[in-house]
Amino acid sequence: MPELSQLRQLVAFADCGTLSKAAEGLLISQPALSRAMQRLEEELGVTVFEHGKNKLSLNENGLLAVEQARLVLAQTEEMVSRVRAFDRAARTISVGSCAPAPLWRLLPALSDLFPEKAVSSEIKEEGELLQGLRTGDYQLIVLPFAPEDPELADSFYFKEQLHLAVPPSHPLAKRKDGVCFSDFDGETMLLFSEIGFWHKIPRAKLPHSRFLLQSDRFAFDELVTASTLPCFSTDISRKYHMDDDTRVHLPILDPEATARFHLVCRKKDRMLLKALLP
Amino acid sequence: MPELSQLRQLVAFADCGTLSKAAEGLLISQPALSRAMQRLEEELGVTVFEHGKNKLSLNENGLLAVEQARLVLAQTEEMVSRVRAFDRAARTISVGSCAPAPLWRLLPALSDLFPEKAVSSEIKEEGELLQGLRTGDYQLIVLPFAPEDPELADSFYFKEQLHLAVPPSHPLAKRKDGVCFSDFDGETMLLFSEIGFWHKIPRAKLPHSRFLLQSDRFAFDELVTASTLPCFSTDISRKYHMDDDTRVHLPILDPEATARFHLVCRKKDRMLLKALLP
DNA sequence: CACAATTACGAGGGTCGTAAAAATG
DNA sequence: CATTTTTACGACCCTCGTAATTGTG
Repeated sequence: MPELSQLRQLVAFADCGTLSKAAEGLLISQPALSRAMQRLEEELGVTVFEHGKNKLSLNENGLLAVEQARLVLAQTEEMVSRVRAFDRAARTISVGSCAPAPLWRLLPALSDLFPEKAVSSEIKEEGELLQGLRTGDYQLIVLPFAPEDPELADSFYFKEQLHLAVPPSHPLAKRKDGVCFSDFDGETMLLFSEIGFWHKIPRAKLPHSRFLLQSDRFAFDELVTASTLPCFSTDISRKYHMDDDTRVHLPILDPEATARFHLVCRKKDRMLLKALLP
Repeated sequence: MPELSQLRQLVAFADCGTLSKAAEGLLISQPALSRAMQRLEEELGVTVFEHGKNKLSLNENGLLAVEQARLVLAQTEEMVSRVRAFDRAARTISVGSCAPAPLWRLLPALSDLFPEKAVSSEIKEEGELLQGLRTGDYQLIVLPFAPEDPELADSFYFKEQLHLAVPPSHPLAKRKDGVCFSDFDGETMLLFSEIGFWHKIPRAKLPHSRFLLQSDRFAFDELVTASTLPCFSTDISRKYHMDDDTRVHLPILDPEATARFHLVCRKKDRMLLKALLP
């Protein structure tokens, strides 16, 4: 019975056209490959090669054999991938979130609860999160609302309040009790890009503003301290990031500026929620 | 990368439940199998076994791996089968016939024309023959009629005339110019079973007769000489078999008693017909 | 003459089997 | 105490690489 190494060699020969080239690619000597192919032919019990005087080629059987060998090899690769993926999935817990803030609290909590497991997280759109939860790509997701699906369990996690951060010199800086989007629509702002679902706010509520996008957290912080342009912050971000006291942080009063995050998982995993709630 | 031998061993272990039993079935020593499985686990990069103190078993990864390995092994077997079948098909010419008589002339002719090829033949129903010709199971078939299909080429081969063979003492023995089915419907007859499409005749034309079936040619010939029961013969069968002169052979006059055999092949093989015609 | 394939031959490595150990019911 | 798994160890087989041969374009 042929071995996979022989099938790989056969395919390599088919791809290279010559034993020498194939042997080179396979990191074995060319006589070794020559003999391996002779053994393969013998084990198949069928002539696979056309022995030209100075040229080895595949006959019709050989062409079929190569085609079939490719299938076998592909399936073998897939087997290995599947097993490895299955193993990885068993020892990692995958989280998806609509925004970064929940992860700041969630990831440490999960690592605490499951010290033997790895935690992987992504930030995605709500639709993709629900999709991924159903297909098993995620064990846990964070949404800005409670889903209706009876297959899913959810519980309220915490809320996050969007603030406007301006230098003390800014005209709005004295509005301690809060501002509305309409108060600063039209201003040019600094905007960090990795903010998940919050990215909907500027387009929807500040149609007249322009935004300087920055995806690198360090660079963004530099820009904030170096410039006087207004930017966003939240109550949560100021707990988990350095609280830059060079700026005044004004709560935004519109309802869209408050996010209520929900932890969501499949019903069968609902004990997860209990373990995570404070 | 795992080798097929390792996958076979893994599956054997899964089937046997213990290394010892599996090793016995695989005709290798049990330590050898133990180490082979350790290597497999290492190559997969994933734990596959549960190491009990005195008991080795598969974990969840292992169960998946076994399942996948079975697929790979099955596909490999299929690959080998396919290649071998392809090779055999390339060096044999398969003939299907509706009756034995055409094969008596056809098979020697084919062996003559293609000395390097093996000839395999079957007797089947007309429908199966046409089906097999289309699917490539046959290169050539013999039908008792000319098919309509424009994809097929055909030519008339020869005709065969059914006779009634009776002892000289039989009442019909003097009817030298022939008999009809109706003349002997109701008589008990000897009947050889391997006669292809001729088997339709008795049911259709001799509904009141009873038949003693015999599938062994030698035994049938013995019965014919030993008994006085009427039986069938044909002009062709008497050329290719011993012509038993203890009986009188009366041509049967009904149109159904004459078969006109046609050689049929796919259009692309039509030179076959030319080569075969006398 | 460079290049390709096959054969010859000696060396090395990997796998095997035997034997021993450890552990269990 | 039989059974099972694992480790140790020495031997052998198998495959490999080098080198030589043959044959081409």
